[in-house]
Amino acid sequence: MVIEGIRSLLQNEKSIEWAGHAMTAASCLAYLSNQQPDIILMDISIPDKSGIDLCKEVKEKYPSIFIIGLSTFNQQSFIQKMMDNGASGYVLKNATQEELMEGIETVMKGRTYLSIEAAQSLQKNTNGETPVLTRREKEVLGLIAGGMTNPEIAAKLFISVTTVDTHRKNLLAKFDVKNTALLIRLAVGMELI
Amino acid sequence: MVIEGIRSLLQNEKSIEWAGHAMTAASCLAYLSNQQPDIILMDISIPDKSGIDLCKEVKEKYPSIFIIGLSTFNQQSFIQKMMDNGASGYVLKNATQEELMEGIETVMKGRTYLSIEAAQSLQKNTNGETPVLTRREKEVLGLIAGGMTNPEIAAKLFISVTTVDTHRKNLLAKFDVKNTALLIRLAVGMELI
DNA sequence: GGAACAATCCCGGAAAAGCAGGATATTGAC
DNA sequence: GTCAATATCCTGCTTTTCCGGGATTGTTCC
Repeated sequence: MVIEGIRSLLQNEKSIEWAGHAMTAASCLAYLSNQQPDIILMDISIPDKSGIDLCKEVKEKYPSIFIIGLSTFNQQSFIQKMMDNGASGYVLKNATQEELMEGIETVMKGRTYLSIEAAQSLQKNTNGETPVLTRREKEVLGLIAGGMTNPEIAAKLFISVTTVDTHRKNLLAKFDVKNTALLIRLAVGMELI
Repeated sequence: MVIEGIRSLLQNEKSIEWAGHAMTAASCLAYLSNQQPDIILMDISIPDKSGIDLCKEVKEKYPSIFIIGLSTFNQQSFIQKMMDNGASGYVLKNATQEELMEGIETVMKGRTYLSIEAAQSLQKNTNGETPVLTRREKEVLGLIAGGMTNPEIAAKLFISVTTVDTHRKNLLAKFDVKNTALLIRLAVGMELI
């Protein structure tokens, strides 16, 4: 479905020739051993291996192929890893035709392209440095993420509910967020959980 | 402290010889250049690099060393990544002596060991089929993840606070969780956000 | 025409989280 | 020995979330 979506987006573009598609890393590599396209749009979540690894492998074997990462999610670590492994750009799956084309054109010129949202995410997470948490704070954070309430955490750690509340306040302050939902989302994003 | 805890757990076991410990990735690698133990118990959070990366590096240089991941938190992505990078097992820090020994013995036989909770977590996230959400529910979920409260969401979507509350209740029910923290964690895990 | 679902709305109450502003002991670094 | 950081505890208050019931309007599918 996603493949068809992209295909239909690109069908209107005369400058684009659709070389083919692969559903697995293995079939992708098999395809590449016969012919090499200019650009690969590569999903991060592939059945048989991570897109991040496949990206690296393809780049090692065929350095001239440009790779653009594709993902639904706007997550810094993935973007960063794809780029580290040789990707030339990153486009979110909800990108418009214009964005996708802009990405392809930019990358073909040898420059890197990050779709707006992805770039923002990268920016936010680079600026927004990972807060330094104490042992206890990490512990409490983990338990919050596990769905425990303050009274439950207090019971588990043999401390007072008010202490848990204090740790929680400090966590919110350190992450500069105002409720649990954002706290958990950021913490997961920063891979602290 | 954690190191001492493990050490004391293993001191009773005559079949175990404690080779040493390292506090940083660098000192670990330095140690390994002199002598190689059979098994490394490796924490995920190390000061100078992620345990996941260190795991990979050690496995590349010394494929015969078995690595067991150690972590306080019970999260699928870490477990998966450690295993992807060559770990033979995964034990939580709150494991009992029996679990730890079982893990070491299993791994020494060349098989993989996941501590009960870790295995459950992995299981849950594989089995735990992604709930089917309606348009509106996805929208509300996204806004919750953005840190908005019910009144704020209501204002943004031009609906009543009670309606937002209903959607929220349905989200909790569909994900089978009891609070926002777990909701967000699962939703991020299932890559719905 | 029903059945099933989605989306909207309501009440009332209990529990939890969040906010502001404290305080005290311990510990490790300088 | 002092200082900063950490971890612990507290009060009082407001807001939000969570829970248990509802109900009404559409739409869509058979």
